[in-house]
Amino acid sequence: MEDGDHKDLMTIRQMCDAFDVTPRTLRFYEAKELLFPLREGQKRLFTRRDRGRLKLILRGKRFGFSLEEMRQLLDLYDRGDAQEEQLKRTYEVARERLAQMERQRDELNEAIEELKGQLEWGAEMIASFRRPAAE
Amino acid sequence: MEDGDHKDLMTIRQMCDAFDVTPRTLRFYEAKELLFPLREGQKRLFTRRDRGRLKLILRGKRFGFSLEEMRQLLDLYDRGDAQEEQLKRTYEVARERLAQMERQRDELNEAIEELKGQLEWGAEMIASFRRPAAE
DNA sequence: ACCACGCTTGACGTTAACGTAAGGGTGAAC
DNA sequence: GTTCACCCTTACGTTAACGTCAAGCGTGGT
Repeated sequence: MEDGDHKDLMTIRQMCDAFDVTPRTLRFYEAKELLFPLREGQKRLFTRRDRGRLKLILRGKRFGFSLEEMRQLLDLYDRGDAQEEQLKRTYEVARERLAQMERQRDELNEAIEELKGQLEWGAEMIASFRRPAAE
Repeated sequence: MEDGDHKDLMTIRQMCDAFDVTPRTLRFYEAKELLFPLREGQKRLFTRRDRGRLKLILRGKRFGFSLEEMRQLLDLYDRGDAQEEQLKRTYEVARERLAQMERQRDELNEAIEELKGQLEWGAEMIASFRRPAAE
């Protein structure tokens, strides 16, 4: 315990192991102002807040949010003055995103159905090879 | 009708209007060897075959196939020797793609459900602002 | 003294599918 | 004869989210 205090601070590697991301990713997120690690000399030390944000970022990615969108949302979320207006905007953005995702899912389903149709056709073609010219 | 024969040949603009794509797109597809328009002087003239291929390409895009994947599929389809083997390979590729799409759809659905949950939470938060400190 | 390790910054590379601008030709219409 | 309206080629630009070096600093251990 000869290092000063670490209370809740994590090195870049600990973060990588904890969240399954590369160092490059964390540095990239810092450059994009999504994370704000402290410095001990030149080394980054990630705070509990950073971990919270990163968790939200990664979740957002699963939702299909871009990093830029996440930055904006976090900035709102972050103003501390989680005033009704801010919260409502965040809510609206999320709802729009949800609508997008549902549209995307529906399109995907259409494409799936269409492709299934094609596959049946292909299967028939293949089958017709098995009984050549046998009508 | 003073131009020679056009039987089934279309200029780039006619193609663009017919398929709702830009000239750049058609030239790009030619460069990628997805289309093979004839030339009259320097001008491109798209054949019926090109139209058939383009139709398949655009459909493939809706399915989420990359241009490279479509090129490979078209090349197989194209060998004329639509032998069983070739057809089966095309079929397999399409089936794999279908599986991918279904996985993608399922993930999307998960994300949608999760996001819906978050939204409910957000809605409660917003509601709590409307009745401040009124427990 | 010296090595290995981990961390740092900086900067170019990657991928897909085109967009966009620059520079130039051709034929028809006015 | 010149202005349109299209067509062409060449080639650099775009976007996202990092990957991949390269080169250097600091330090704990032998």
